[in-house]
Amino acid sequence: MCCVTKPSQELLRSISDEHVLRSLMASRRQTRAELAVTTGLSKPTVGESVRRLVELGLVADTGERTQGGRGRGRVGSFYSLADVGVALVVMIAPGGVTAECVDAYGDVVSRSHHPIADPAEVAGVLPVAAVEAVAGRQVRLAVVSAADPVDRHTGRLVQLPDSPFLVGALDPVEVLRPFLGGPVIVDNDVNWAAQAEHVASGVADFAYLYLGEGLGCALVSDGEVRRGHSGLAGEIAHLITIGPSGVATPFIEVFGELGLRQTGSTAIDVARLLAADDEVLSVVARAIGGVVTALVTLADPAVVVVGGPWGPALLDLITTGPRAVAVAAASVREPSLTGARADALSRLRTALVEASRG
Amino acid sequence: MCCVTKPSQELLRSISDEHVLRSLMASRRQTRAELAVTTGLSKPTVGESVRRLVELGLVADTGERTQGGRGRGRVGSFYSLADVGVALVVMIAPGGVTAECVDAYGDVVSRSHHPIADPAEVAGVLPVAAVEAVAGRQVRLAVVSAADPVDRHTGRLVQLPDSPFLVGALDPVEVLRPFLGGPVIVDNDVNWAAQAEHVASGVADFAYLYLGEGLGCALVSDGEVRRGHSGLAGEIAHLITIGPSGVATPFIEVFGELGLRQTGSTAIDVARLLAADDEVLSVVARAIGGVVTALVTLADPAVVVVGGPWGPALLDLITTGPRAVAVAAASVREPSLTGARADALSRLRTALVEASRG
DNA sequence: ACATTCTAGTTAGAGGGCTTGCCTACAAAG
DNA sequence: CTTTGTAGGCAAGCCCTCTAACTAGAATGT
Repeated sequence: MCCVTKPSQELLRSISDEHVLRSLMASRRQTRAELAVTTGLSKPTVGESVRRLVELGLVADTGERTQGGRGRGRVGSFYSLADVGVALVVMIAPGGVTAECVDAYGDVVSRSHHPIADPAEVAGVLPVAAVEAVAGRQVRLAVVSAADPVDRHTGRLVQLPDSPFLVGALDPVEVLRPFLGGPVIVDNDVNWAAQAEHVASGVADFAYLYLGEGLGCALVSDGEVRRGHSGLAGEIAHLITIGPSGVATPFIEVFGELGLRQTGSTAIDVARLLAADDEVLSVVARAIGGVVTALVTLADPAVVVVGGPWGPALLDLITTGPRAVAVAAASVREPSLTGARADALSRLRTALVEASRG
Repeated sequence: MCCVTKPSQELLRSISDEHVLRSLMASRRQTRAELAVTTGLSKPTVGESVRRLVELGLVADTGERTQGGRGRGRVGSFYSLADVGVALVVMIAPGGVTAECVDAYGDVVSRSHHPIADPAEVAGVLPVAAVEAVAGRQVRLAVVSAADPVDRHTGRLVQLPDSPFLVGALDPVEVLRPFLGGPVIVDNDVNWAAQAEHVASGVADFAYLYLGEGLGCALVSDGEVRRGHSGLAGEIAHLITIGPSGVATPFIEVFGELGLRQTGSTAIDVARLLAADDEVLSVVARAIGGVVTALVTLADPAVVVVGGPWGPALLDLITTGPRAVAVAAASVREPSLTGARADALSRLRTALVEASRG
C-alpha cells in the first residue's frame, strides 16, 4: 500500500535526496564518494543530489578537505547538513521545567532547567526555559512531555476527576508557538517513558505501569504508543481493582482508604507509602495485581514494565493474574525526556526530508 | 518514511502497474482510454502497463468491444483481471463451519455451510467445507475466523484457563494448507467483528465488547485491530470487576455466582440470562460496567460497541465509569464473516499487486 | 452515398533520472 | 620522478513518462 503517489521522475529524485539526507544524518561529514557507497547510489546521482540539496540550503560544503590520514588520492570535499534547524524538547514536571534543543544528528545542543516549587509557576517558567534553550536557533518543531493527561486533539492539559493534577491547566501549544515555525506535539510523560522503553528494548507489545504521585499507564501495541481517542488511554486512576477489604474499588481510592494520599490533594504520598509495613504493602500489591490483570487481559503485553518513584520497589509483590506475564523494572534513565527526545529527533529528520521535497 | 527502496525506473513501472491493477479491481471491464482517465496516467503509459500485465497473466482482454450505446468513435477493447485466483474465507463457529471464496472484486463467488452439533466435528467438517467452496479454484490465501482465542504466531486455537472453549483444539493453518498456495491468517471472531465495525463506521479508536456464550473484547486503536503480543488481547474472562456482593471478582465468575453458566461447561447460559429478573440483570450490568470502566480507562475508546447474542439487550443498563463514553449496539450483520472477508479482500489485492512486481 | 464527428489506440519525440565506464586532478608512497 | 590510488566529472546509453500528432473505425447527418 506504500507509495500511492503518481509515478514520476521527480519521485525518483526525491527518493535519492532522501537517501543522501538520511545518510548525512547518520554520519555527518561525508564526501560525495562516501555518500555514493553508503547510499548505494551511483556517483553521478549522488553528485546531482548534493548539488540540489546545497542549492536548497539543506546541505553545505564544510570547507574541510580530506587527506587527513586516509592515504593517497585526490582531495575530496566534505559535506554535511547545513544550519538546518533544531527540535525543541520540553519536559514539564511538578519539580521543574527542562528545555533542550536537539539537532538532526540527535545531539543535544543546548539545555535549560528551571526548578519550581509550585505548579502555578509553570506558565511563567516555561517561556523562560524555552527562550534560553532556543537561543536564537531556528526551531522546526517542539515535543512536550507533561505530567498530566493531554488532550490528543488540542494538546492541552486536562484534569480528570479525582486524579492528581500535577502540572495544572496549561496550553503548551499556545505558549510555545512564538518560539517556532512548526507543529507542537504534546503528550503525557508516561507515554514518552514507554516510548523510550520501546526504543531501548525493541519490544513491540508491552504495557508500562507508572507508580508515583500519580498513577499512569501506557500501552505499546505493534510498535507504537497507543493514545486512544482523546489521548487519555492509560489513565488508570479509576480502574476497578481489589480494595483493602476485598471489595471492588477504584484504584486511586485504595490509597485513600489506606491513608496514603497527601493531605488536601489527590496525589499519593510516596514517602509514607515506601515506609509502610508489609501488611499495607501487600494490600497495595494486590490492588496493583488487579490493575495488571486488566492490562494483561485487555492488551496482552509481552512484558509489564514498572516505573515511577515507588513502582520498582514493589516489583516482587506484583502478580499478573491467571496468565503468567513477565514483570520488569523500567530501565531507561530520564525516561520521559529520552522518549520525547527520540520522537523529536525522528520528527525533525522527517521534516527535513519533507523540506527537500519542496 | 514511505518507500525506503532504491530509486529506479523499475520502481516507477511497478507503481504504474499498481495503479492500473487497483483501478481494474475497483471497476472491472475498462478500456485503456478509461484506465488512463481513472488512474491519471497518460494513454501510452497505460498501454504499456496493460501490455505487461497481460503478458504476466494478471489482466486479460475480455473479448467484449465497446460501442454499447456510447456513441460514435472507434471500438475499444475491454480489459479486466484475468482468472487470477481467490481468497478463501472460513468461519469456524460452535454452530457450524462456513467457507467462502472471494475474488479480487470483492464478490463472494462460492459459499458452503455445514452445521455441526458438537465441536469435535469441526476437524472433519472443515476440509469438506473448504473443498466445496474452493471447487478447483486457485486460492492465494485464506483468512479464518474462529470463536476461540488464537495464538498470533502459530495460528492455533488455544484454551485459556476457565474460559469456554467453543471450537476446541485445532490448527487451521495445517488443515487448510493443502487447499492453497499462500498464507493462512487466523484470528478470533471478535477481532474480525471489530474489524467489520471499523470498516463500517470509520471510527479509528473504539472497543468492541462481545457478550455471548463466551466473553470477548477487541480493541481498535489508530484504525487497526490490536491483537497484543500473543494475540490474546481482549480475553476478558478474568478481568477483575464488581461481583454480586460488591467483592472484586473475575468477570466470568460473576456468572458462576449467579448460576448463569451452562452445567458442565464454562460457557454462559444465554437463554437463562435473557430470562433473568431485573435484579440479576442489574448485577450483571454492574459487572459489565466494571469491565467497560477498564476498557475506557486503559484504551480511551471513542465509543464502546456492544455485540453478541445478549449484549445489545442490556445496552441501556451499561455504565462507563467516571468518564462518559458513548455505548452503542453493533450494527454489522454477520460481523465476523464480514470482517474476515474484508481483510481477505484487502490481502488478496495486495498479493496481486505483489505478483505484478514479479 | 459520403462527409463529418468523435473516440480508442499508436507512434514519435522530448525531457529527465539512473547507471556504467572512462577520464582528469591530485596527493602520498616508493 | 614514477607509481598508485582516490575524488570527482563527463559522456553515452537505457528506460520511464509525458505531450502532441496521427491512424483506425464506427455512428451520425445531410
